[in-house]
Amino acid sequence: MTIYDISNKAGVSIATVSRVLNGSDKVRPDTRKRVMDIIEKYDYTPNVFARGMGLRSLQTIGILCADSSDLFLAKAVYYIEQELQSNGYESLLCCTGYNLDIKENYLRLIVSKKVDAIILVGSNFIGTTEEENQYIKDASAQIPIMLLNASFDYPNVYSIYCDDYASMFEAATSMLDAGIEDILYLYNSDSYSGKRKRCGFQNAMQKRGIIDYEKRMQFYEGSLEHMNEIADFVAQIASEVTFNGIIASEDALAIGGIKYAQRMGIRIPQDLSVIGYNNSMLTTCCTPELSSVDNCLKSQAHQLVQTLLGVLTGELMPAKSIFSGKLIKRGTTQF
Amino acid sequence: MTIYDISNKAGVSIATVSRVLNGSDKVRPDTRKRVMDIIEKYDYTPNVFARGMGLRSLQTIGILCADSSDLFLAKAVYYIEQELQSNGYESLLCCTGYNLDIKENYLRLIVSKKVDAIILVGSNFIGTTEEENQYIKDASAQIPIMLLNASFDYPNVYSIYCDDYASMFEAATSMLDAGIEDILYLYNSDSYSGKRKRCGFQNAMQKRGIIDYEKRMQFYEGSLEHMNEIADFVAQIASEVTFNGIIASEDALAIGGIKYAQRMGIRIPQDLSVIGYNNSMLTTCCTPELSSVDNCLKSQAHQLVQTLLGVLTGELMPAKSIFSGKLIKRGTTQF
DNA sequence: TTGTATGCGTTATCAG
DNA sequence: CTGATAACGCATACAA
Repeated sequence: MTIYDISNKAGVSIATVSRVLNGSDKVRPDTRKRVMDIIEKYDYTPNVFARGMGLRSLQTIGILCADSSDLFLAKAVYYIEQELQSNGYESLLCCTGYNLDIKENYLRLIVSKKVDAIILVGSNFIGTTEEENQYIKDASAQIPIMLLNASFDYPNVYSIYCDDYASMFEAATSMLDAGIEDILYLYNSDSYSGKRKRCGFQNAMQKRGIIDYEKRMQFYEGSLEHMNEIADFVAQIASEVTFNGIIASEDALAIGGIKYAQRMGIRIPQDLSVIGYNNSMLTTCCTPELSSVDNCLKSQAHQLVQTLLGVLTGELMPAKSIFSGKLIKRGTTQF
Repeated sequence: MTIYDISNKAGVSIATVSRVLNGSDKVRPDTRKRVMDIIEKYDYTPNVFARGMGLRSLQTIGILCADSSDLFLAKAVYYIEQELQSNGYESLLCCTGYNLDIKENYLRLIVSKKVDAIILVGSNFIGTTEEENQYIKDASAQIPIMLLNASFDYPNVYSIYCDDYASMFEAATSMLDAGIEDILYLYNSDSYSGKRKRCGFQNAMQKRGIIDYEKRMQFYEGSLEHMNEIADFVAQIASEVTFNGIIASEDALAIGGIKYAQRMGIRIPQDLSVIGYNNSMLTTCCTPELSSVDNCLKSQAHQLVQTLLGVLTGELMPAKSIFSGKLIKRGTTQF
């Protein structure tokens, strides 16, 4: 079934069928109906490739994400996908893993697929050196690049993110205000976002005049799937430094801290306060429930897609959209 | 940059460039090199649409999944995506939600995108009536349909799943063997997979001569994101029936049970045994850790893609691949 | 081994 | 409002 078949059966030219297909208003209503009837009768759908050749677009957005099974990223992909769908776009998803070379390859690959734009989900796509980010610059010469939860200044690159610095600063400050000063900071990423969080924590400590906080900043490099292993990690730290508060860059790390406390019979929140990050489903998974920073992922996804739609229709859109995170207080804190 | 530009610069015809591009062996080595050099110099990539018109394939697989932020589905999508990537295929992902009409529309849509095959992730795509499954039959007339964690008998439909019936039967039986007979069965889905699990539980109870188990089978219809609400639900049940064991069709439901017990000061596993399902990251999230049925998702994904590759190359492949689940024993059980 | 010519199914630009 | 017809970029059967 091609557009020719339809045009024959309807007794019109292919041009008219094409107009009907694309909702042109320059078609007489009865002609339109006649064509539509044939189209529906034969359940005809235009060939995507041929259409792509004409339009040089398939209403498809490429989504790159390091690991779609990561709680945070999966949620982000989900929200984005939903927003795109409801705006008539489809998504081509690639899970790249965390290796830079592989990420570069995928980006190139997906650009060659003639997607209308590319969304990089998560801050791990942004490196620290010019060199590392060259691949993004290259791609942005072809099509718009959207960043979720990351920031990068460059033409045709749009950043949507949560101010992780401020959120973490606020979280740390509120803990300090409650008189808890020996805070263990757990993190597992040196991505853009990871650095910002850490910086927020450090500045909060410095501002309070605390100087020995560095020894309580610990990097965890294992998987976030097995929280017992995280608990082991925290237990080991506890044998070297003391702390009466934990702030983590990921909820899973905070859960590991809670598990450690439970093993040792340490009372939460009386003897140990804990704050996580992302406000994920893990927060309600433990007892007491985890206080956590909500980085309003859903709003970010919405804003991202709105910005993208604007960019694609040629509007002038903000290069950066910054949201404020918010500490959601639950049972692991008493302030 | 088109194939014409390359052919000009290389001083050959487009046919030769095309042959080089597609790895034909009927090209003289020096000609090939000359063309390749030009291609690389200008970083030329063939237009996917034009290529698709000729080849009627884009080496792309459509993946449909109800909700990519669901722990189980996200993991499944991730594994599948990885397997496909490493075999040179790309994935077009659609999150459909759980509404039947919408799922039908997406399936039709993605078929029209000329993907090489479609993977339906999760058992919620299979309904109970002929009517409900008609859309799958229709699609299978066009391209192969792969089912992950579901089963459907029809030509050109391939099912890969875990024997949930047997797994649940085993889980229930091992709890019964430990003398725990008042078992609360929590479930949240009536999908194919959900029914099979329930059936396994019921048969285990019947085989043991227990007759009043129906009143302890409870359907939870809320979100699995908020485990405190699940705990509320369990608390309400507890006010009506007694139980000293919980078996859940999802880890999250089991976690809700654990949370309920912790609120009430009920000891786990001494006074209450708990078994979850999926062996997800949630199992290590609580204290004690959750015993759970592992349905070997990774192996399923691998087998699915292998089967698919076979189908696409015209090999005769098994219509069903059935894995056996396995109870992973952790702290919430003492048998 | 290489080149020519045609088809693929649309969209879009012109005339009418 | 409608209809020819020219792109669009590539693959391939057929010729050379």
